[in-house]
Amino acid sequence: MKITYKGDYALKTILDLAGNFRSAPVAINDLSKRLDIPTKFLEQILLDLKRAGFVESRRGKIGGYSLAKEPAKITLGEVVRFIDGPIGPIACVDKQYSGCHDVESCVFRNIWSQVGNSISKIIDQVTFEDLLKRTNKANKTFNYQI
Amino acid sequence: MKITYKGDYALKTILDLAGNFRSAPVAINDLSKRLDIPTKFLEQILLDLKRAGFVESRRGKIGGYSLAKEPAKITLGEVVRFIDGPIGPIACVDKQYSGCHDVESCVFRNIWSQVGNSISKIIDQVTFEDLLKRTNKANKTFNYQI
DNA sequence: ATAATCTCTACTATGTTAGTAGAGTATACT
DNA sequence: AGTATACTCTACTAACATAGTAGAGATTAT
Repeated sequence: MKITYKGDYALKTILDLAGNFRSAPVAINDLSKRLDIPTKFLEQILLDLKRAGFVESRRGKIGGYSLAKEPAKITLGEVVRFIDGPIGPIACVDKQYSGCHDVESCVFRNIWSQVGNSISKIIDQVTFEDLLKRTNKANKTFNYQI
Repeated sequence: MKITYKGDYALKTILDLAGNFRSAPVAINDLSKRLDIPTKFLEQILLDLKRAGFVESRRGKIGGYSLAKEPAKITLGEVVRFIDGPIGPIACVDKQYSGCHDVESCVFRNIWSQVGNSISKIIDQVTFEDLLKRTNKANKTFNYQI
């Protein structure tokens, strides 16, 4: 697993929208400034997230993006997998890998599988509501109260 | 963490050499054929592994490579880190990451840290002797008996 | 109308990966 | 000595992924 900038940006964006759940939609521009993400890049990311059903949008003057589900119903794992692909540390765990003629008997495959499972165990349990709670100490850019 | 082909090849090579520990050195060509790794690529990998002290070499007619330490004294984690770099899923866990102005208070960083630790827990515990044992069922390309 | 905002496709610069190429050096054996 | 065998080292390259940029188009509130 490797978290790319795109993945990192996606997570931060969703967390922000989670904090503004049930409020007015947030404009790309606001998100871009607040989170320090290049606007045009963020546009693309948000479109992807929309197609995946994580967020919804509204066009026009008071348009913007908002979370499509409750923060408690989105896990870190879902988003990471969607943006950055499978969790396993090596392709052979997930799909065909040209370096392995003999995937079945490979001792390493077993290890990478364990690694994948142990990562999943963490990121599939954490929801954006959990993350929101952890952030809500001094930080008050959020409107949404859990 | 992402295991590249280079990393995958390095691990398979070391496992092979572990199976031939305390025997005659193995020629790159033999390793290359046996493990189905491009010869010239393997040359480079072996040089790297040599510089790191995992293997040692002997030139000339009966030359080749052999493991520099006992299989029980080399962990999977050491080799992976050396070839493919740090274990963490995102750069911010290990070093400066331009996407994070505020690394300290980042809720995600904490998660990635957990993920990194849980990966380490697995791969730093497994030695090449362990792997050898798991392979030694029907497979007998190995001379070294544990 | 028009200003603000999302939508969509295409393009590009940079870096990484997975090699290839070729000349050089050491050693065993005859 | 000479030669075959095998490691050593540096440089080059093709393909792909990442992290953006650019610009024209479609909606909506006022």
